[in-house]
Amino acid sequence: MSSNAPPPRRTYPKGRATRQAIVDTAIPVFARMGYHGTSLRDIAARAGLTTAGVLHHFASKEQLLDEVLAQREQRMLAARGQADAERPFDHERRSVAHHQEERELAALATMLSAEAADPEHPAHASVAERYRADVRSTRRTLERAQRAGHVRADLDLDAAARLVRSVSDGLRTQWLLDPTIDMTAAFEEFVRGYLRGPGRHHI
Amino acid sequence: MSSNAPPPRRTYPKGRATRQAIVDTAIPVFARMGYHGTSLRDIAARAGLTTAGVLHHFASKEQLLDEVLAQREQRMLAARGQADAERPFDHERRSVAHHQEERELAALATMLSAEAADPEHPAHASVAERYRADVRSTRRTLERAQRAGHVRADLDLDAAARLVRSVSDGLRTQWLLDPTIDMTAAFEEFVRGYLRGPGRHHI
DNA sequence: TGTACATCAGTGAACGCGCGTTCACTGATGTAC
DNA sequence: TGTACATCAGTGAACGCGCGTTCACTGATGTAC
Repeated sequence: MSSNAPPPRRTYPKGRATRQAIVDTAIPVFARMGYHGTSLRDIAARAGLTTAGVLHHFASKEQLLDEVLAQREQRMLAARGQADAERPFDHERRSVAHHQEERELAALATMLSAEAADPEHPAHASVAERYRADVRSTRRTLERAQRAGHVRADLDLDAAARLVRSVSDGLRTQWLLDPTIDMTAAFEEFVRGYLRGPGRHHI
Repeated sequence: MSSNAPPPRRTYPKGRATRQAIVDTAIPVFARMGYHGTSLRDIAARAGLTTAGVLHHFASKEQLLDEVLAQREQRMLAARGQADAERPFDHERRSVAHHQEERELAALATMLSAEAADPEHPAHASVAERYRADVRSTRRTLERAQRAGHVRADLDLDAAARLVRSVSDGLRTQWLLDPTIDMTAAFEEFVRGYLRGPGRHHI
């Protein structure tokens, strides 16, 4: 009972580099083909390996997906930084900007959100939980912003937190289908017209 | 040059019923597994046919997808009916309600919107065009509603039309991942807080 | 009212090919002495 | 500074299985006479 964790096997720099290359290669493939439509042979070939070479670094296709999604979230969190009740919209603004800069990560997020609606999907639980956590956190930010008078007083906070996320997801879907549309402008219109409300137009 | 169209082959009632059963069977499969992840053998088995039996009614997997998407759109258009500038939100309200009643069609729409972002996807062109048409039509409705004073005067119509669609798509994604959330309430909050603006609270 | 016949509806087997995963293996790499 | 050795990194072949599509076929169905 003292040490249940499997011993973290030794790795060499070459191995770590290959492992990361596999993840980077897999992102656009999962994004385009979905989990079910993606093949390890395709990823292996793009990364210059055999399928067995990929499976030396990841025990299964599912474990590779886990790592891909973990890294996607990590990069997203790093890019958008901390929420700030004094400037409550900058957080989401950075999120929208990040999606625009990293098209492949944006496509991955959209694809996996769609696929993970299936309860049998390997990422169902983690994606659903990520949404819950995200909406909770946005709600808290909006609540603090509301107390500080930066968003209107009659905002329904539960619905508003869901709407922020809906607008962000929905604009991303439209932009992926037609990259000429202006996500930033549409998001600003939402902030101006819905969140801030009439008056006080400087946050 | 007089008659290029292929002669529409004769069909029997039994054949037409089977053809429709294949479409009905295919909807949830495409919705869960995506186009790439779906197999004709799976659909055939669920419909009580062989793969060759399915291909007697549809020349290819891609042609089956075309019919599935055509029927999805047809049902959606029938359910939400005509837009009316006097009651400009009823149109979208019925759309949200329809998604809630027809979970499989909602999942299909979400999955295909995600997959079709790939320019190589067989439905890329048609899905992108459907979005353009939808946003154009929403914009026209909002414009008429604005002239009639039913939505606020300072609405950015281009952005607003995109936002309506974003909210609808985004709420659907969240609801598919967690069916306990209240899409209708969130949508009403959006109508109340964004589209209508302060004052006049009876449309 | 019956019959010949064109066509539909669907089967069963096969086509070449790709799937995720396992396994025994070979050379490279780093560490301990 | 050199060497033995454990382990990593990755290959090549094979496993059973599923893929979309083609093809020759059989009975059922409706139509024309």
